[in-house]
Amino acid sequence: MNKDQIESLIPLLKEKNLRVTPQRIQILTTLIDMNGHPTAEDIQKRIPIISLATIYNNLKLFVELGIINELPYGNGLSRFEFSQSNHYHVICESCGKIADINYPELTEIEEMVANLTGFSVNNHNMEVYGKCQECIEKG
Amino acid sequence: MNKDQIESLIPLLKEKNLRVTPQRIQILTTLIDMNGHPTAEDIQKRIPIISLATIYNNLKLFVELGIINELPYGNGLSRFEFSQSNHYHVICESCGKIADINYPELTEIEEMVANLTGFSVNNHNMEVYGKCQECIEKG
DNA sequence: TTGTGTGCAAACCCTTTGCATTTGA
DNA sequence: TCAAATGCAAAGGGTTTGCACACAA
Repeated sequence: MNKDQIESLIPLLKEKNLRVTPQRIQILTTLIDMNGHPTAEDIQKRIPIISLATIYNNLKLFVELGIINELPYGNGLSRFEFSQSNHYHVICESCGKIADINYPELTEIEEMVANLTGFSVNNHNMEVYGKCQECIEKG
Repeated sequence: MNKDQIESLIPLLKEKNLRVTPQRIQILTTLIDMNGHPTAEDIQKRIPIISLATIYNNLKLFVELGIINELPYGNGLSRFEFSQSNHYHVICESCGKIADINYPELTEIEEMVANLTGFSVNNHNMEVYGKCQECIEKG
């Protein structure tokens, strides 16, 4: 996801009678700039002019629109990332940092689970837990 | 995990100078009776004589002791299960219910991630998301 | 013009904590 | 006996909401 692609999201908003406000553009731009998995607070530190409430409201909106994903792992606060082709996550148990893993997608498990449990299956995630290099060095 | 096995946990508590209180026994027994992935509130509904604070404090203690696992998925409230051999979870996006999946463990991913990211890896989880049969029927 | 979005402060909800009282060993 | 556990009520911390005002279309 790069800055030019924000423009491709604008029609999506207009389609649903949602307004293209400076705040929405800045939140999306900041998400791109941070290039990772920031929390709502991380985002607000970059754009303190925008209220936390507006950041939360819009992150929630973008999740509903499918533009971004919410990652609820780690000590009760969510992190956000742009929706993208499937990938998994490594999570640092020490600082909560998340990194992406490129790993062939395990598609077969979804069908198996549907057959086995009677759930209608939509998707799946995998998280690997450990300690990141920075935290290892800090002890 | 069955009721007899609670007795095997008692030495573990005594070893650490922790007391075997009626509350602790009841919380563990209730976890067994519920045979699933209850929330702290679910447990308290079964044993309302015990305060929520005590339930939370002890669940936290049992997690630290490695007796149970905390599952932080789903709308900001944790569910708990006895620690057991590796398995994955299916989660209902509608009601939050969790069920177990028996699936061969994906051990090779841990080493791959360690090599690729420099994390020291401890373990991994997988969750499959969908809608449970009950919620499908409810529409 | 007008109804959606923003931002403040307050409310919410799950979880943790301080502290007086109870209790296991 | 006495340190550890309980339970109440209050505090915490992330997130959501009510409402008056601002502003995109």
